[in-house]
Amino acid sequence: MGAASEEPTAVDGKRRQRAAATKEQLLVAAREVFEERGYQAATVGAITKLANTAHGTFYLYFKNKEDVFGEIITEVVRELYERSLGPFVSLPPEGGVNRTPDAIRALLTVFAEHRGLWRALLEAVLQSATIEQRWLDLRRTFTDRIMIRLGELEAAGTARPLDAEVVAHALVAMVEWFAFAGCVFEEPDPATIGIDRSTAVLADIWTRAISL
Amino acid sequence: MGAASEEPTAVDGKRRQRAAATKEQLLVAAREVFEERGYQAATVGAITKLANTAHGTFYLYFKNKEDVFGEIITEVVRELYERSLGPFVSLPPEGGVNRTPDAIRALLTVFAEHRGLWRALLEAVLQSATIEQRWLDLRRTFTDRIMIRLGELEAAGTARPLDAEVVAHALVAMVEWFAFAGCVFEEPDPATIGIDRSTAVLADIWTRAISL
Amino acid sequence: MGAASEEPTAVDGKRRQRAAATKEQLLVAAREVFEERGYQAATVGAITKLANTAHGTFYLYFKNKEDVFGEIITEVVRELYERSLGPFVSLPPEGGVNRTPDAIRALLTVFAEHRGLWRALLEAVLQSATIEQRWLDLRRTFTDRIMIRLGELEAAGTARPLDAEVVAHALVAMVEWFAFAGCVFEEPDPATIGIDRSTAVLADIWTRAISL
Amino acid sequence: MGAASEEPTAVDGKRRQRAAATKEQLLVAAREVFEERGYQAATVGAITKLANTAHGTFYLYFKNKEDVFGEIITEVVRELYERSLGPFVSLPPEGGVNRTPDAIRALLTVFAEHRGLWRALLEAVLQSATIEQRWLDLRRTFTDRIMIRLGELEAAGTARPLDAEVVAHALVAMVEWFAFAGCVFEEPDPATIGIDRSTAVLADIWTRAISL
DNA sequence: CATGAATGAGACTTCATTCAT
DNA sequence: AATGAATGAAGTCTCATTCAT
Repeated sequence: MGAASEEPTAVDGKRRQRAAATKEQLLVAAREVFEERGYQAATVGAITKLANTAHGTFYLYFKNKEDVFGEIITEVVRELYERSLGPFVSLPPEGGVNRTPDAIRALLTVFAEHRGLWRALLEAVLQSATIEQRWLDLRRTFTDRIMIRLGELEAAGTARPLDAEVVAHALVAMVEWFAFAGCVFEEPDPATIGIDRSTAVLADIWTRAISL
Repeated sequence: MGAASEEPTAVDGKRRQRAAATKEQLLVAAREVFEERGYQAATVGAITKLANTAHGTFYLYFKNKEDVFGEIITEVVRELYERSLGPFVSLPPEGGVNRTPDAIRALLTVFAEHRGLWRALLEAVLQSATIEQRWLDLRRTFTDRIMIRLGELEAAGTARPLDAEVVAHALVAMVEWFAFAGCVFEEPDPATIGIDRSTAVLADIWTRAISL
Repeated sequence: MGAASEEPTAVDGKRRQRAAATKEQLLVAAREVFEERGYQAATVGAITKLANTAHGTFYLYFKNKEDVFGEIITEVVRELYERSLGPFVSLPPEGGVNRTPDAIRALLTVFAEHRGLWRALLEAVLQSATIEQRWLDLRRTFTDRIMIRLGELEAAGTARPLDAEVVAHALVAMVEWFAFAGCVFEEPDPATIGIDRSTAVLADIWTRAISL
Repeated sequence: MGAASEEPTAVDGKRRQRAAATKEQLLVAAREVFEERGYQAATVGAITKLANTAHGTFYLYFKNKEDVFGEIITEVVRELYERSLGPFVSLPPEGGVNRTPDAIRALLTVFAEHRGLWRALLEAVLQSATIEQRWLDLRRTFTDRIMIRLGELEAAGTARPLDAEVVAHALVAMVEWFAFAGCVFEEPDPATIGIDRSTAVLADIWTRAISL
């Protein structure tokens, strides 16, 4: 109506910043709440309280609990990918050195760094179809990439002929669930086993599974 | 001691039967409800409704939702054990034939027969400390037994020297999560893959993991 | 119909005995439960359990919780009357010795012997109109008798002219609530005060209240 | 620290007012419900219905039934203290005029003004340990103050040597229970007796109990 | 007489979500 | 952009009482 709406720059910039900051606060708080309480026990109230925000503010930035969790988990899985599988698959298949242990160690490390969050993830996946879908999509990044890799290795003569799809799923299942079980159920207790033994065994099985 | 002890037979027997029948109805209904809705979405109301019972009757036989679920899951895990691992570990370690595929196929079969229930189990384990404990105890039956088996095989010279504890957990993780993922997330879709390929791959990896 | 119903003696006698025994068991059990849990928290289930009786049996002898409690309380109040006020009022008013301390000590003693029950009584009176009525009727026995006594004393010239009705209620209120407060709230703590000091003070106030 | 701290005045004031008004509504409604139904029969549902509030709103302001009741009762007991004992004990002990009758009349008046509430209080005290504690604490204000007073009077030579602790409790018991019995059980019926006779008798006994 | 399985009403409490300011 | 008061649905569990054997 007035001239106000025509010059958005100055004020708008500040607003946008403030908004981003608020969202960030909420995100950080949410992460902490999910880590501590898990998915289903986490409440919007707890998040806004920790974020020093009004309850209603939450709904300015997220549709609901599902929604925040989706953002958080996307972020974490991205980290997981970038630190474990990513570096691994970017190498040429013929590489003389076996990088599997590195990838597995990295994965176990990332899991260990966010214990509570993985439990929450498991819960959330089972509680919300939306999150389940999102997670399965992210997860497929891993299995698909590994499937491709297995094909490459096979073609390069480094691996024996395999039922790539099933093998990929089986190996991912092994590593993933071993990691989950460790940080969610402490079974086997990671503190007792130590990352070295775990890495060694998992990488060994992995390698034997595909090698000639 | 009371006046009751005189004619316990006739009436008492009938009563006991009726009571057992009611409990069975509730158990069956509960199982169905858990299969359809999962753990957390299942309500006592839904169970009693399906069982054609008054709401209060439920509490005559179970302390709460946790409690029924505990009974159901114990039963299912027992079945799982008896049909898959049980027959396997009762054979002598030197047996010329590899029984691993049989055990794995049996396990995948039992999982497939109770799809919804496994999802509920996963949920319940994450939601209730009591059930988590119960499940971990039951699960330990498997890992422990396999650990022992690995020792036997090693001693018999059929397997190479292994970090039995970690290997057992890794292999169990692989098979278990492969099975879970199949029936909970249809990832990979069991219908597409087929039990034969799954069995073949899992048994193969398992065997290679331990053989000389 | 047959001849059976015509000779009720032998069998009937046994039945009656057994019935009486059962009722007694329930009564004893009820008393214990009320003492331990109070009125409202006491359940028929707890009573029958303690009485080693079927749940339904309770309803053969009592209409409901109110009903048993009525019987119990009548009994206790009778005891209270017989041991405290009764002996007191049966003496001639001119009696040279002041019997008030004896009556009060007796009353405090009876209260102390049934602690839990008095709390239950208070609860019950507030919870059930029937019991309230019953209790008020029993209680009136006390106040009425004292009112009469005050009249006698006045006539005998032992007491000054008094508003007998109100004085009786005031004195009863004092002793009664002092006793209740002691065993229900431990305020003042009977163990600390001791029955002698309590008796002395109450009897003293009582005596001064009516003496010339 | 959040973004909230900029314009706290205008909107905030209105909101606070509205909130206070809602709480007040609930408090008033609760009081009415407790007066009519007593403590245990009162339900949160009845309170919110009378307050024209959603059920959940109640829990925005009170933790539960116990909690509201605590607030109400604190308020009423404060009133009781300020109108009866307070003015009384603030006078110098030597005061030529006996103020006991005024204090007692005031107390009986306050009791009469909140009949239902006192019944509820009695119930609540017996039903909830928290309220019992709260009430005993408030009540101790009375007995302690009177104990001190008795000491002062004794020192001033206005009262005879006494077992102050027990006497205080006995006199408080008398007045308190007389008042309770009147408004809870109508025994004796206050309408019949009238406040003047009650006051006269209670004050008379009180005075005689302590005077030389 | 005694039994004990079955009933079902009812109160409590939590929280995601909305919306007026 | 932020606030925070208000909403109301939903599920849990207990127990007095009945009634068919």
